[in-house]
Amino acid sequence: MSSVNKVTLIGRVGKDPEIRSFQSGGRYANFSVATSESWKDKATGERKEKTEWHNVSVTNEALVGVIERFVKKGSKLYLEGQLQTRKWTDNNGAERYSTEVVLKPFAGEIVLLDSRQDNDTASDSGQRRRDTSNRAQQPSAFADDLDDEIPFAWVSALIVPVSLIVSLGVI
Amino acid sequence: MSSVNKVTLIGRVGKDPEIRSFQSGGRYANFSVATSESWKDKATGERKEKTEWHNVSVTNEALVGVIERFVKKGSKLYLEGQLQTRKWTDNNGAERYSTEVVLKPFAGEIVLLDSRQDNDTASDSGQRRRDTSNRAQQPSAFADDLDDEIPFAWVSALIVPVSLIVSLGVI
Amino acid sequence: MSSVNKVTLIGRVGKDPEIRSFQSGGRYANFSVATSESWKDKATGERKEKTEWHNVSVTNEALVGVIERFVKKGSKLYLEGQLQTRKWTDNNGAERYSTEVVLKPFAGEIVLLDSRQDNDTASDSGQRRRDTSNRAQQPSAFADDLDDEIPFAWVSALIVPVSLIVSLGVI
Amino acid sequence: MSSVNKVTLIGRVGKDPEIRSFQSGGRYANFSVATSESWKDKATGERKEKTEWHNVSVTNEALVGVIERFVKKGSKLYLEGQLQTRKWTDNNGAERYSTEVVLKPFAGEIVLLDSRQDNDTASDSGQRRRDTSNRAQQPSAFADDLDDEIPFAWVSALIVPVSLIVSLGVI
DNA sequence: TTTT
DNA sequence: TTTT
Repeated sequence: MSSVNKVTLIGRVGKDPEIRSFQSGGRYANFSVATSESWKDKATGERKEKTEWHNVSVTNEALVGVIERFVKKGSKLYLEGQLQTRKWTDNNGAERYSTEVVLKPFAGEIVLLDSRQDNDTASDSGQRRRDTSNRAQQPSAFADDLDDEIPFAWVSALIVPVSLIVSLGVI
Repeated sequence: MSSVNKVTLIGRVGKDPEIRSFQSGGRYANFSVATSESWKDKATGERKEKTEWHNVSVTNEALVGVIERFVKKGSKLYLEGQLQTRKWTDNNGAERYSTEVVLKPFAGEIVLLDSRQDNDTASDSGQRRRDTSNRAQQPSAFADDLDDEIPFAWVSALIVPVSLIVSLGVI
Repeated sequence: MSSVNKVTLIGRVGKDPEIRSFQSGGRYANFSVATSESWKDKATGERKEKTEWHNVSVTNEALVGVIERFVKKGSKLYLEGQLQTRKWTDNNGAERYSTEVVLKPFAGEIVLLDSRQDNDTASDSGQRRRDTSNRAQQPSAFADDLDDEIPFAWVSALIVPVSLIVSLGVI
Repeated sequence: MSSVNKVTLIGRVGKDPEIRSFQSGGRYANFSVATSESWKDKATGERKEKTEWHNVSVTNEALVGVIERFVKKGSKLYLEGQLQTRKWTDNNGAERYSTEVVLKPFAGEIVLLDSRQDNDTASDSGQRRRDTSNRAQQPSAFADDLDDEIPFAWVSALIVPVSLIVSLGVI
């Protein structure tokens, strides 16, 4: 079926991402992203705010690498993924559902919205920074590394089937 | 916090929408939308398909009107809403979470993607049509109605219900 | 710079796409897509409509293949691309600018929104169909072909650098 | 026609916005937004960058207010608008086309992505700030003002200016 | 629960 | 130049 399933978020990461490995070898990252809205209560006149937490699951290996190096508690992100609801069974044997925003292999996008100085250990200090200082690599240097890692087959083919999978797979 | 929380779907509606009234007077519509992906299994070579179901909840009154008149089982839609997770307590007193795509008052968008003839009773027949033939009003006529319903305060203030224009104007 | 440049359109194709080859070997497709809005004029009460034409340029080779086979005059599409303004010099030596929606290698998405029967020669006839009957291949069959064409390096790597290019390239 | 025409940008504003009044009374804001991509040249190995400039035109009065107070040269923005190509005649009588991203009344969205301290005169100084210090109001205070300005007819009708909530509520 |  |  020709369909589109897309989630776009801008928000902040609630905790340092958890990065783990599948037994099969690949890695994934899980973290949650907060978005919030505020409005002025008509009755009382006070400003209210409601925060929504989104569970994000990344199996796109390249994006796991980005997350590992640059994303930490408090990071502001733009991300695109897709909605996926997993079914599981709780301890009482009851069926449960959990909805996540997933960034699968060959799909999804992450853009870091923190200013460069936020990512620079030299201009920051404190608990949060100390916990994650090993993640302070410069993104553009990392981008160089990544370009180097693109397999030659890619370069020579100059074709990426991604959008095919995404757009033809759903026809 | 400056954030974005947006879901974009193109898919088909699984059952006729349920439209109900709040005690406070407003109405809401609930329905589910299927999106699917297909791919060719690398090992077996067979084509596989996975369908994802999205629960959609609409409290935007204008869009409830659109849904009431034009959306039925099988309708193909483009919609924009936001992610919202509700917490509730099941019969065993356990906390449960349910994630929905919500189209709140004055937010969200629905575009009908069925061709006109799909909406035209004259060119169709059969069970599905019979069940829902009372929803066969022409969208553009309905758009006229809606424009008429815009409160005068709006008109005089050069204000136009955006989501109406955006979502009905294009029917 | 971390940035996002994205255009999302749903509309109809004005003419059969032009597909040509670069001297360097790759191909590209050009076509235009109409979107329109309608509204009811407050003064006269008459319904008005305005159509916007978007020039689309596709160099994503895989999507050129999709366009070649399935897109023709009148096709309804969902597409994602990016905005790009080209500078050129007219016959009088004056600088001109032309803005296009481009779907570049490794980026962009197209989803066909016409119903299957619209794509099926067996259920259609007439001038339009006759002109383009050579494009009547079934999309899902084509998807099989495409999956076959994915280079093995991809499969074995299970990694797609695309989103990296898109999201890291702009850091 | 059922269509979608949407542009989503994250980028930086090139110059202080120009805000002017229509003879009819409304105001509009014009500014340009830069997005850029970088990539590593395959042949030379050097990192390259290309910047794309987007002309943005805002006639959504609420968003003009946001722009007036918070957007200046260098501001980082998320924005949603639609593509519009205007036809005009140059001095030689030749037809010209200019494509803009427009945020029309009751449509479009702007989210400010600069960190609060960037917007806070107390924590900043220097030329840029001095030039625009009259724009240093706190966004959340402004949101309060805006809520106050909502006409009563709106409030009584349970109507809320969506784009305000969406784009200001989240500041 | 949709559709192809 | 599409479509309704």
